Formats: sequence, structure tokens, C-alpha cells
Amino acid sequence: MTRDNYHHGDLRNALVLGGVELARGGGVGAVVLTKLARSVGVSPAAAYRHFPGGHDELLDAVGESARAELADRMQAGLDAVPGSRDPVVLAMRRFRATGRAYVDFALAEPGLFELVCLRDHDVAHLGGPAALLTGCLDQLVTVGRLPRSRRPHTEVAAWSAVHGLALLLTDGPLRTLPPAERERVIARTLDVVGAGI
Amino acid sequence: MTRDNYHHGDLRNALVLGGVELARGGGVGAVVLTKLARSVGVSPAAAYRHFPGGHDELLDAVGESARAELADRMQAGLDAVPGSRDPVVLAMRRFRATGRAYVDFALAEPGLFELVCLRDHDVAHLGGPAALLTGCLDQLVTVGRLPRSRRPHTEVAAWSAVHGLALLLTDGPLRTLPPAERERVIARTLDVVGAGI
DNA sequence: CAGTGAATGTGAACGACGTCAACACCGGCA
DNA sequence: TGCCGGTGTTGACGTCGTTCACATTCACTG
Repeated sequence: MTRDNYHHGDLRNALVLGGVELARGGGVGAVVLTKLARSVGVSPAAAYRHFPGGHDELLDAVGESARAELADRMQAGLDAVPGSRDPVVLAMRRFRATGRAYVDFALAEPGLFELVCLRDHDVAHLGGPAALLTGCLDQLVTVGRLPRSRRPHTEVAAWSAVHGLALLLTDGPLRTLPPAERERVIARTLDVVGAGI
Repeated sequence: MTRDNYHHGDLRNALVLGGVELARGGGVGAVVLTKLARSVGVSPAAAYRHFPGGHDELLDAVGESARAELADRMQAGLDAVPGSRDPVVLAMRRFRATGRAYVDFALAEPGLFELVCLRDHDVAHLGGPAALLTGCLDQLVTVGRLPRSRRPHTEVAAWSAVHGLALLLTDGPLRTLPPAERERVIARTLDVVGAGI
């Protein structure tokens, strides 16, 4: 068997995949390089061939995967928005849907969510999720709902609100809120951002 | 010497104090029980007499101290608010000042800020910072700026925004934002919350 | 004032984990 | 065929949290 399997063939990918599952189950702390390597059938040191930066670089890669999954969910949320004759209503619905999907992802996958904002170098590197949000805001300008003069930095305001909410609900003091109450605070937070924009 | 110092006399306090300084310098990860104990002149095991829960309980205590410091800064921010003949203007200024102080604290003490929301059991336990925020919101109701019907859950919306913003600016993708830009982002976020309430 | 028990601190050791260096294997290319 | 670079292994080390058996000191009681 050793002869057959000595070279894994797709180790880097297997490690990321396994890392995502570990993170899904227990967050950043559960992504243990040693155990992960063993679970993939390989010695811990082998991981260093594919992640020269060690544990940190592995977490980067797993986080990248988590961000992709978040972007997928946000896109799905956008796709599910019902149409409207009024372009302003539609743009607002779409804007709200991105925030809603962000929070829902955090609640559905708290472990993965922990990795989303870990070790990002700058805004541009955020990729998917950020692009979807800015797209919605640009649309709000196009349909006249958001004055162009107020467009700058608005993505940060919106992002801050849903990001903070997601953290308070998953990792923070609101983590024990009963579902019904939780639903109300999400709605109120999205209302405030929508009205304040 | 051993005779004089065998019993420290105020070890628990010394550990918390030292822990705060470690956290100030390097965040949660810098609060290393072993080193902390040694730096206080005591063996690592001694810490377990005062924190039976080990490292976690120590972090709780350090976090409690960080929360107190945050509450102080928020109170100072409130105290510095200029008066106004118009009670609505005053209440809005005070509301904004709490959020501003929250973000400023995170930027001034990113290490301590990491501990603020760590391992809190429920909202009530938040204490100082939360009380200051709810007080400002109640005042907004009193002066008629915030309809009583919209008062519920508004503290979560406001808190989410500043909390998320603080994290994005200190630990997150916005951590490299130049100060001038950072200032605009903070202002815009506080504007959105103020307008949306 | 002496003796004793509880509180407090010590030293040595263990296990989990990240990391590295020296060596082994394997697949493709001159 | 022989060799070279990529890939994986073994064994070891350092850091850190944690525990256990033992030592020391304080405070209280008789």
C-alpha cells in the first residue's frame, strides 16, 4: 500500500477540503495541522511542502474557500429576490438580501464564518462578497435611491453593520438569543441600515 | 528572599494587571499564562490557585478589566459632548459620541479590544458599555427623536455597526486604511446609523 | 505561645501542537 | 539506465496549558 499511496497526488487540495470540514465543525481552533494531515493519511510534515508558510498559510487557503462559499450563498440570496416593477424597490430588496445572506451564512456556518475575515491583506483581496455588495450599492445610485455624493464609504457602513451583527450573534454576547428574538434584531438592524443609507 | 516572597500577597490582581499589559501589547494571543506567571515572579502552577478554570478564566478576568476601561472611555466621550439648547441635538450628539468612543477605543487599544467581547455569557453581563448605549437610546425616545415603537432592538443595530466597524478597522481587511480615509469611513458609518434610527 | 489546618506556591512531568532537519521514495527525463 | 527534483517519513525540539505530589506560610484556636 505504501508503494501505491506514497505520493498522495492531490494533497494540497485534500488538506484544504479537510480543513474546511474541520472549520465547519469547530471554527479556527479546530483546524489542527497535525490531525488534519493524519486524517488525510499523511504525516504532518508533508503539509509543509504545499504550505511553506505552515499553519497560517493553511488557514489562508481554508479561509479563501470559506469566502467562496459565502459569496455563493450571497449570490443565491440575490437570485431569490422577487422582481418588482419599481426599480428602486428591486434595488433595495437586492441590497437587503446581500446583508441578510451574510448574517444567515454566519448563523448557518459559524465555524466557517470565523475564517472569512481572518488574515486578509486589503479590501481588494476580499473578492466575491465585497463585489456583490458594491454592485448593489452602485445599482442604488443608478436608480436614484442613493445620492452619488453619499455613495463613497457606504459599503463600509453596510458591511460593518452586518459583520458586527453576525459576530455578536455567533461568537458574541447575543449568541444565546432565542431564534424569534434573533429574527427581530436582524430585521431591525437591516431596517436601520436601509433607512440610513 | 524566598521567605519574604513565598506568598505573593496579591497574586490574582497582579496576574490580571500583567495580563492587561500583555493584551495591550499583542492581543489575546499574547496573554500566555506561563510567561505571565513568570513575569510576576511566580510559578505557572500558582496561577491555578486563583483561576481554577485555567487560561480561560484568566482571559475572562482580563476581559472584564478591558470592558471597564472601554466603559471609562465611553463615559469620557459622553462627558466631552458640548451642550445644546435643543435637547434633540444634544441627545443625538451623545448617542454618536458613544459609538465614536467605541471605535476610538478599538483603534487606540486593538489588543485590549480583542478581549472585550470574548466569552461573554449574555447581554446583561456586558455591563458598562451596554448600559451607556441603552441610556442614550432611551434619551432619544424621551426627547422624541426615536419613536417608542422603534426603540426595541435598536441598541443591537447601533452596536452591530460600531462593533463591526471596529473589527474591520483593527483586525480585518480595513486595517491598512490610511488615517484620513479611516476617518471618513467612521463618519459615514455613524451618519448612516444616526439617520437610520 | 505553640501547634495545626487551610491557603498559597514549587518542581517536575505530561500531552497537544507547530515546526524543522535529515533521510527515503518515486516518477519523468537525458 | 541512471539521476534529479518533487514529495513524503521519521524523529526530535520548543512552547504552552495543565496536573500532581510536595513545601511553605499564615491565621486561628486551645
